[in-house]
Amino acid sequence: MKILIIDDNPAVRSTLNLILADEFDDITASGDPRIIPALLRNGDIDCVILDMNFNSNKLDGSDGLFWLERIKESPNAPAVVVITAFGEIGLAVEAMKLGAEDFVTKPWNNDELIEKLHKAIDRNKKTRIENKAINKAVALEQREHDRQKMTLDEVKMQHIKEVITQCDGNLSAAAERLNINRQTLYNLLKKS
Amino acid sequence: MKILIIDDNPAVRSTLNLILADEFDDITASGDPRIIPALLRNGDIDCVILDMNFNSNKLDGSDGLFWLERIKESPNAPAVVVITAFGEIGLAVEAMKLGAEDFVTKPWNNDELIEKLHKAIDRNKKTRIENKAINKAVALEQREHDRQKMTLDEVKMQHIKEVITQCDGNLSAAAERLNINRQTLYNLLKKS
DNA sequence: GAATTTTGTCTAAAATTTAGACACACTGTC
DNA sequence: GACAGTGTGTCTAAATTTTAGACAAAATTC
Repeated sequence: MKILIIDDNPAVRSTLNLILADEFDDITASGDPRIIPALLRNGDIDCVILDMNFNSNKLDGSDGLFWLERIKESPNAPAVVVITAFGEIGLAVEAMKLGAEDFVTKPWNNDELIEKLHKAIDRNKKTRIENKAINKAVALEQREHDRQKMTLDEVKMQHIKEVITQCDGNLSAAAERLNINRQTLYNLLKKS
Repeated sequence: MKILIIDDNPAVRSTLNLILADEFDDITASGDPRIIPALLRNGDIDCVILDMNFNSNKLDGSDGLFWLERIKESPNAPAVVVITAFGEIGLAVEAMKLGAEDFVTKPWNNDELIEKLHKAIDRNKKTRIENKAINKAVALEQREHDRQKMTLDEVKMQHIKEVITQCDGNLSAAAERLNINRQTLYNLLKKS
């Protein structure tokens, strides 16, 4: 389990590092959110702990929301648990809308935080699976659509090849499954 | 656009009714959440405005979360905008996790509320489409799996029927598309 | 290494597919 | 209403494909 901590407060970073060290395999921490994209591309981060208030001029969390959005752009985005010192309800709702898995206010309870991180990772895993399902749906639909344009012979050959693959190349078995003569299967394979 | 208001405060109900009357076609309001399942089964509600605090003994919103969960059980659930007098951040986050589209605290701004309702309905529409895509993926995968067990003749006939349907029953056109003789198509149809 | 299965090939009969032709029904146009 | 154009249902005879059965060689299974 790899965790990425983004918080501009060094004290928070070291505390989190200490608390989470036993629970997670790999912890990276930084005060600069600009390294997020590079880290996400490289390492397979499971969860990001993202602070909402970086520079003290902007305390409305808009910076944090910006980076949350960047993290969640990818369909394989990691889980994100947002953390903030100023528990504003509108910010929490916006963060959740943008796909954050959970929202924690400082000061936090250590055990609760760990539990929330685990749950966030689980939750995120589910949404990733859903995303995959959606992509698969698109692909299958395309295939279905293509098939409708195919010649009868093309459909026959495609199915034959699939069954042969399924039978590990055993032509006799494939012919039996297809309910055609073995020689017929030979002829068809010769033709194509 | 049909809105369902669930709030135990009659004053809130009538106020909301008044505010939203111009904006939405059909508004139903009730103080009793127990009618929710029946209403959802019957009418095609687009959005539920759900109060979190019904009886004054439980102010933690757990009642509201319970009903939110009931509403969101169905894959075709309406949008839900949660409303509460006690803006507790944990409650907001839980509501969002359970699939609420937005979270509003009393007292609200009328224009903002209306905008949030519209956005919630849009947002919900998208998730419904995603749900449909997931269901379709499951169905198509099943079909793909079934096809692999099919006889060559069965696959042929299934494809033929699909193409005929696609050609609106025009057999000549279907035969041409399938790249087989018209009479062959006749013969195959007679056999099955 | 013996037994079983699969492969590649052949034959001749059975079945299917094909092009072409014909009458008929249906459609929209003039 | 006549007309051209298209789809349907049916027929024939030739071309093609499929089939069962047989056989030896190769591959596999135990």
